[in-house]
Amino acid sequence: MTATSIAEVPLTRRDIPPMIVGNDCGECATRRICIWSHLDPPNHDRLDGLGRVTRKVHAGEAIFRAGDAFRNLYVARAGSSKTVFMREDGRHQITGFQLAGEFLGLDAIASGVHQTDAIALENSVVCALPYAELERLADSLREVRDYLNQAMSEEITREAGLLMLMGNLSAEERVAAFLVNLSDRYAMRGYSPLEFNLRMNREEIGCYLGMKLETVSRMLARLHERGLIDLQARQIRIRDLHGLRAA
Amino acid sequence: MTATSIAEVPLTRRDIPPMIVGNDCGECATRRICIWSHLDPPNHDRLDGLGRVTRKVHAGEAIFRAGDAFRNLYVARAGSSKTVFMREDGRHQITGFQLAGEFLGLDAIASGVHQTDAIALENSVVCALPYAELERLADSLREVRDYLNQAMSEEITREAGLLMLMGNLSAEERVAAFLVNLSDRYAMRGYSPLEFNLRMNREEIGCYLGMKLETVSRMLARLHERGLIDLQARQIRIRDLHGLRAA
DNA sequence: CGGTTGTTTGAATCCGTTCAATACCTGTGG
DNA sequence: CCACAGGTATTGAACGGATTCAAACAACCG
Repeated sequence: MTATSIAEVPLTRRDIPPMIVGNDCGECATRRICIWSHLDPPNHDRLDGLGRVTRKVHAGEAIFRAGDAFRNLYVARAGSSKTVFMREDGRHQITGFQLAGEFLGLDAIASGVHQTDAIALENSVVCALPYAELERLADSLREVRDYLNQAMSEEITREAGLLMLMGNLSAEERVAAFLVNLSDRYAMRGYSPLEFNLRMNREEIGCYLGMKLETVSRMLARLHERGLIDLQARQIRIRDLHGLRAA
Repeated sequence: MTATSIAEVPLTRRDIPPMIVGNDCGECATRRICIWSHLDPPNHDRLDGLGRVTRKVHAGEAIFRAGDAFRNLYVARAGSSKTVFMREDGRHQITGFQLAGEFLGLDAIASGVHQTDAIALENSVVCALPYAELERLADSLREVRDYLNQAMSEEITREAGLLMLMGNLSAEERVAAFLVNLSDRYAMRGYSPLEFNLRMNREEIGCYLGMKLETVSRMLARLHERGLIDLQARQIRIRDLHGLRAA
């Protein structure tokens, strides 16, 4: 079977059945990258036993909103989402895009209140892990503790990298770095690192990278002129990953 | 006694005695904001019992460097430091300035290797907490777990705020936000929120805020012209904190 | 289809950078 | 105590990269 992938075949509205298939982690498509795989098999049921709920979210819908009480950590199961940080004056910043297996809501642990909106970019499925119960599980399972600590620490490093990008790179370099990052993450999930569909529009990319949508468009065009990528609309084909990495 | 403060009176080389006074947390100037205060008194000795080491660092010296094996989490005790994220090509980004009571090195937990350089801005004292032992303490003390989780989660939110700033605010707004942030943090430590010394030079501020040192200088001048601040060199006096907050 | 949303491209403008010159502190030694 | 040196800060003028405004075009959905 060819790599028909979640990345390439977006869920459409009718693809999400009313009853989510397999609430069992052993059957989840993300099990290889999810916390599940970091537990010894004997402990797998304990995660399943958690009051875990699978939720489907349609494109544009919120998984949670800034100001919501923090009850669950979420793990993306299928689809993708964005995390948006808001200001009273309406200006906003996308702080990340999440793919399958990645956490949502880690920033809410400190205050007990979500600091960001998490919005599905396409029809998606998320796994809601009740934090109170997860903590109780962490009390007795060091692996769970370690996994959570790692996830948070990684998030800190990820954002530091983004700051670097915002503070130092030109618009063209940022867009290149963005594509390389997506490529790496798709590769890690077994999808093609050279050909994929962007799940977000130009404005969202711009909001993430700190530039205007027109600039994103121009920089993509420039990368194309330089022979590094092909693109039509949201379909990206990387012609020279090495060159793209080099900025 | 007037508020003679660490913030206002920088340590000079000879102010740091060869033997650090009071390795005991109960006497540390930062105990009100340090992890120490989050433990029940009966557990205070357990933190003291940790193989904790106090280290003095002179201005410009590194507390740790990117690439160093991660052994300790550090808490600033006196003085201040910067955290620098490097690229192979030499470009670098300051991701944060740390004041007394704040953690250093949280980003290293995930990989076991420090991702940043931490450099003292002035002669400083840090508390090195061996992470392995801290984890063991966390195994048995939920408060320690919670405190660490909180610290990491806060760091994630802090960086998200910085991303917001970099992606959306003008140079003038960023400098204003920077001053307000320092003001708030000094206030939290019992120092004057309206008058303080910058511990970093213009270039470091610029590196942190994603702009050039000349721009920092110009924006400070502009804030002065607008009657929001007075400044001579690194001495800042906030004339209108409200106005400054409004951008 | 038609309407809506998203994308590309162009020209003028603006903010921040760059380059360069001057002024300023701080500590050191005469 | 003053003068001097080195790093640090300010200020100006020219430049350039990204934004803004505007218009045309493409893709998508019901």
